Amino acid sequence: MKKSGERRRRTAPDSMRVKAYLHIQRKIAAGELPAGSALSELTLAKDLGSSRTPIREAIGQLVAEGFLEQTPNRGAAVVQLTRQDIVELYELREALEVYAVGKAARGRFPASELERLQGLADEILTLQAELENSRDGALNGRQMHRLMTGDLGFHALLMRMAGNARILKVVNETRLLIRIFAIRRTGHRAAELETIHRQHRAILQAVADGQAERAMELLASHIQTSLRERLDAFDHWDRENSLRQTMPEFFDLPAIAGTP
Amino acid sequence: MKKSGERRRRTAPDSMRVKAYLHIQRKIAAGELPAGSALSELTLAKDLGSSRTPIREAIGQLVAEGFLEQTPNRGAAVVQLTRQDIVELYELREALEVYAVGKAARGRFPASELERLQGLADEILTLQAELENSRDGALNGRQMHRLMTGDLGFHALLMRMAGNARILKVVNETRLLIRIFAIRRTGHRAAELETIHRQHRAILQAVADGQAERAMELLASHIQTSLRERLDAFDHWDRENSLRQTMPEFFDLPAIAGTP
DNA sequence: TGTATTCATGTTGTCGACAGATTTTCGATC
DNA sequence: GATCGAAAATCTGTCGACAACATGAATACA
Repeated sequence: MKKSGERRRRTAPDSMRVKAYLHIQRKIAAGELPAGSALSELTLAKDLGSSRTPIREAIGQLVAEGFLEQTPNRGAAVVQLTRQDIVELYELREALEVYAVGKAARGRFPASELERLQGLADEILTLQAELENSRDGALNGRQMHRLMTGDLGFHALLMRMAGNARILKVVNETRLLIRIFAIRRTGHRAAELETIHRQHRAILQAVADGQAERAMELLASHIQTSLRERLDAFDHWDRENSLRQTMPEFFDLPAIAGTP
Repeated sequence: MKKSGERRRRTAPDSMRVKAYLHIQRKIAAGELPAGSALSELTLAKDLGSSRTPIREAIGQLVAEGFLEQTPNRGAAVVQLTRQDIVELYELREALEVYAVGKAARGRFPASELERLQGLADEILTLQAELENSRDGALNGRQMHRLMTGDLGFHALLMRMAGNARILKVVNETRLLIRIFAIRRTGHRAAELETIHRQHRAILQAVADGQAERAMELLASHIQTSLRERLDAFDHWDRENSLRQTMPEFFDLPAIAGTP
């Protein structure tokens, strides 16, 4: 029996390419690489203590998955979603998730699955309670993360119950793109959380009862609600931002009276 | 004014990576690289007169798009779709195309679009007539290609009318995967062509009349029909093939009587 | 002063080379 | 003759290097 390597491949020792992939993805998710910014292969390589080769391969993968855009001879940059992109991503989600929930509702599965769904839905209820009891009306970082996990987990489990790995994969990638790049939703109000929880519970009930049509309608309007909120946030940010670009003096300088 | 390079980038001179990508894709589509076969980076590199680097990048892209599978330290191989894969791919198509045709039917577009749709649908009718007049009941290569183009074009145009580039992209990739890897449908009978044409015409009519619900139902059952045919072909091929694997002497040797 | 040109700098695309892992070959052993 | 094991051959993952290209600075010119 060997001394080292007693455990057989508990963790495959992460090739350099995988490390690079995760490194870049994390930087994007953390906002260190803002949308539209160009990435330098050399910098990333030095950053990770590797050569450019694995960085290039990781970039290639991220391009294929839609996180980066590449122009020949000019390198890769973090994608910047337009309003149209957001609409298209939500439509893609709607088409796939609605189909999947219909299939799930027509299927059979152990009660434990439904209990897990309920647990994920109720996590949001817990957050709502915490939000109402806190002094400032905003979620802190940890709570925000729990919200993401709960919401994403609910939908992901629903997708898994439809038993189609490919649909699951596309939906996951789509949700990830939206989450990372669509304007960061900041102020989640208690009322919004309550709405989310209520909708999740209704969908769950319909699935449990095998009411496929109803589950599909509910999920469709749930997603459309989410799209509307996202677009509102985008429009606010967009209006403010284009103002900032055309007349920055209104923002970075102390207010001055008097314009012709 | 420079002598060379008068025309500004009429054709971007195809980087080595792009050449490699097309090269491999063509080999797969042509059947030179059958499903399950492993590909050698070095061979492909020598084949194209390049180094391994651009080959590797092309392979990475094809893996991301689902044409190849990769195992660490063991290289890439052409994917081999299972029965389950085919079902999942068709479900993905159904979810997206049905959604898209609903959206298209609710939209407005110039009459020219509808005429193009009709042209594509009628191309299949023409093929049916040719098939009925020919002696052997099969389409030749050229006709097969026209069938593919007509069918694929019809669906692609329908998708484009929904105005969602992302859905269009996913559907196209999905259809391509099915077309290349699912068992090659061979004998298209005249009756099948007639069915396809009839279904296409009905869908077209519903879209033209703005009957979204009806268009969605028609397209859904059209796709399900196609799935059933594809699965039948798969099962035939599969049964025969697994027999060939377990007892090859039944196939490659002249028939011999007498088994214990 | 404004515009065109040249040059300096940094980047990408591609190459050949090498170390580690994997598969194959080929004996050696039972 | 079959099985096991070690060496050979092959392949992947990664590296450093270099040319073609692109961008911006410095310079010449009107």
